[in-house]
This record gives sequence, C-alpha cells and structure tokens, in this order.
Amino acid sequence: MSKAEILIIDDEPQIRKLLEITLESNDFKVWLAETGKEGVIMAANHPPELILLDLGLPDKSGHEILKELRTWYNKSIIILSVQNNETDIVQALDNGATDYLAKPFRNAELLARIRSAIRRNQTPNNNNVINCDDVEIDLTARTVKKNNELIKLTSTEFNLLVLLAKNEGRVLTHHFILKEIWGVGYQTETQYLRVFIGTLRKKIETNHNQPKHIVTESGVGYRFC
Amino acid sequence: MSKAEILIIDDEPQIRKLLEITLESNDFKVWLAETGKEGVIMAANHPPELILLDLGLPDKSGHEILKELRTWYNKSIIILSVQNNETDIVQALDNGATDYLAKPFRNAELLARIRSAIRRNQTPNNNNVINCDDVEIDLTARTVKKNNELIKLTSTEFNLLVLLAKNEGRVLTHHFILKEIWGVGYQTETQYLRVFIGTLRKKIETNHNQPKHIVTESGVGYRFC
DNA sequence: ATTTTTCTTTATAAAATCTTTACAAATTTT
DNA sequence: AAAATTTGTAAAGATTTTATAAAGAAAAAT
Repeated sequence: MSKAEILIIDDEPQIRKLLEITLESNDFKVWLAETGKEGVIMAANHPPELILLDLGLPDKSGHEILKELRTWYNKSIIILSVQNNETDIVQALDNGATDYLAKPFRNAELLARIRSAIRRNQTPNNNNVINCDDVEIDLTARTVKKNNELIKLTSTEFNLLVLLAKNEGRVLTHHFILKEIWGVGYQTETQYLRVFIGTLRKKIETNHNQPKHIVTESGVGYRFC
Repeated sequence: MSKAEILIIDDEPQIRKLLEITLESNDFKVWLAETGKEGVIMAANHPPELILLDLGLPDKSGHEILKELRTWYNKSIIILSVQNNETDIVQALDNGATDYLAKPFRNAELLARIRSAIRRNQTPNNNNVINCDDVEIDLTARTVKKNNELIKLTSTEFNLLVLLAKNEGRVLTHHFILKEIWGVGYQTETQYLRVFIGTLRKKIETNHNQPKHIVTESGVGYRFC
C-alpha cells in the first residue's frame, strides 16, 4: 500500500513545517503550497487524497479557493483556520468542506480527523491494478484476468507474476527473482523458477510456445511485457 | 423529498428537548432515545439518516454503543460530548464516528455539520443489504437468506460471512480475518477459521464440495463470490 | 440445574502446492 | 556444424495446506 498524499495550502511557514513533520512521521506523503493559486494548480496536476486548507490566505479568501476546488475535486478537504466563529464554519461546511478545525489544533485530533476523512474517501473499488494487454492483475483483490476471465494462480505464481509486472520492461535476473520470491538461500535454485515460469506461461500466454508477456533473456533472467 | 430522519441518543432531557426543537424547526424528523440500548434498538428497527450520540450514557459507554452501531450501521454518526479531551475524540473518530462536537455546541455549527454529514451519506456504499447470487445478507436484521429462505447462522458465522461479503472479490488473509473476527492474539489460530468456513459452506453453498461463494486461496486466505 | 447451542480442540483424510528428477528442446559458444 | 550450455516440460514424490468429523469445554437458554 502506497502512502496517502496530502496537500497543505497555508501561507504561514511555521504551520507548513509543523504539519509537514507531523504528517510525514505518520506515513503520509506531503505536498506544500503557499498560496491558494499555487494550491489549486498543484491539486489539479496531482490530485491528492486529502487537502488541508487554511482560510486566511494572502491572495484569495480561503472560501473562494474551497469553492473553486469543489467544482471538480471531490475527495476530502479539511479547513484549518484561526477563525473560530460560527459564520466561517457554517460557510465552509456548506461550501463542501469535509471538516473544520480551529487553530491552534491538537495534533492527535487532527490526525484522527484526517484518518476519518481519508477512510470515507475509500470507495470500494479503488483497487490497485496493473494492466498489460489482455492481462489484468489486481493487487488488492489478488486476482488475475486474461481477456476479462479470471485465472486461478497459486500464491507463488501470483507473487512471481506481480514481481515481473511491477518491473515491466525490465530484465530481472534469476538471482533477484529467487531472492524476492523464495528468499535468500534459494538464489541458486534456478530450476524452481523455470518450472514456475512454465506454469505461468501456460496460464497467461495465448500461445505458450511464443510467449509475449514473459520473455526469456537467455543467460540473464526474464522480462515482463 | 421527505424529511431526513435523525435519531438522538442522549440521557439529558434538556439536551434532548433542545435538539428536538432545533432540528424539527430545520425540517428534520426526530427520534429520541434515552439510553444506549434503546438507541440501538430504535436504529435497528428504523435506520435513520443520521445518529446524534452522546458519549456519557448511563447504561453503557457511548464508545461501546458506537462500536456496536458500526458493525452494521454505515450512515453518519455524530458524537456530542461534554468531554473535550483528545483521547475521547481520537477514539471516537477511529471507531467510525463521522464527526465529534464538544458540548456546549453552537447551534448553527451543529446544523452545518449535520447537513455536511447527511450530504455525504448520499454517496454509495451505505447499503445495508448485500446480495450475491442466491445469497442475501441483511446487515441490519442480521439475517441471511439463500434462495429467499432464512438460514440460521451463529453470531460468529454471521460476522465472518459479513466480513467476507463486504470485501467481495478480494482475498482476505487468514491473519486479517482472525484479527477482525476473533481479535488480536488469535491470528495464528487458522484451524478455527477452517472449521467455521466449513460450517458456513454447508449452510450457504449449494454444493459444498464445489464452493462458489467462499473460495479457498491456498496459502493465503479466502475470497467471497 | 439441566438442556441446548456454540465454540474450541484433536485427529485424520483429502487436496493442493512445491520440489526434485529426468530428459527434450532451444540457444549460445567454440 | 558440433559441442556445450541453458532453458522448457512432464511427471513423480514430498511436503504443506485444507477439509471434515467428532469429542470435549464453555456459554447460553430453558
């Protein structure tokens, strides 16, 4: 599972730094923007899982930025603000903010609210899939489809296929593959690998005499796609 | 559009009255419960669009009620509490609370947070019935039907089936299932799991030698559907 | 207090997967 | 082109994993 990405839009350097440290040490990937404009551009280029938005920005009102983001961004936006008046809170929530936290906020609470907001983003099918021609590998579900039909792989076969697919186009040496799948100590058991590559090919190649997906690099290893 | 229904679970009569008046004048239909137990029953009989839950209940801790509700209720639950300490807030949010508001709260803010929470309900995946071929699982009533006939499951069997069904199509590892159903500390008791999968199959599979619903992924875990 | 139900544990059978061997086929080197 | 090396395939044996029954323990219901 890769890290969830959070975009922070705040003009105060200390707050940015504090948030950056807190969030990164809690296993999030953090992006920083100083102005609303910059934030909108960053969000558009690389939509994060969640946005932390300060209301008091120098260029535009945070409320404006929120509205602008909400025209297309539909994941969570948590407002951070020194303003703790009802008007701002109500306005922000009604403009589509997921949550509103007054500064100074408490770290653990912020983190819990972030987890909660991200949890709610999680629609059932945001699975992690690798596609390659007629082969589709779903890492979360642990399924492999060929021409949209489910294929049954054993655990080791699946792990091997994922390793190859994750390194698509790259040659992986026998040593490397054996170390990754079977562990250190098995690095010379190249025969294991041959047998498993064989069964994999039978299952995912259309014509297993002319493999298109799992290609042999004689003397070196194998390459996917 | 009919009125959205809100269930209030709070033991303080003044608060109940205050909330009732506020919410009804804002076009919500209000249900009232004085104790956690009563609240759970009312929620089950007539699932509301949102639940306002007080943490300091006389019969059980509000945290317990929250957990109990969250085993099947997946619309919004907002916590109201006189406690404003981080521990309670974090615990509640991590147990699946949608939001947490400290008493005394401001009316307009509460209303805005309620609107926000209800707005988010509209998005998918708040279905309380899972259908899969000839099997129908009703999370609210805690019943399972096969070909429209009720099937009797024990509590553990039901929980296991729900866990699998909620993750339809995805492999769940032995470890994960054991942790979720039996709790941490049971993660190596894979034999429990085998026995329970066995009885579940006998009950819901048409031909339990060729299971269609609960599929074994040897060396990894099980998959539903 | 007794019966019934559910859960835990043990034993064993069955199935699936992995490892190993043997040899054929393909590729590279000489 | 022949020899040497590497790779692919099939199949047998070994091992691991899973399924099922059934008995004892614990919990719940009567």
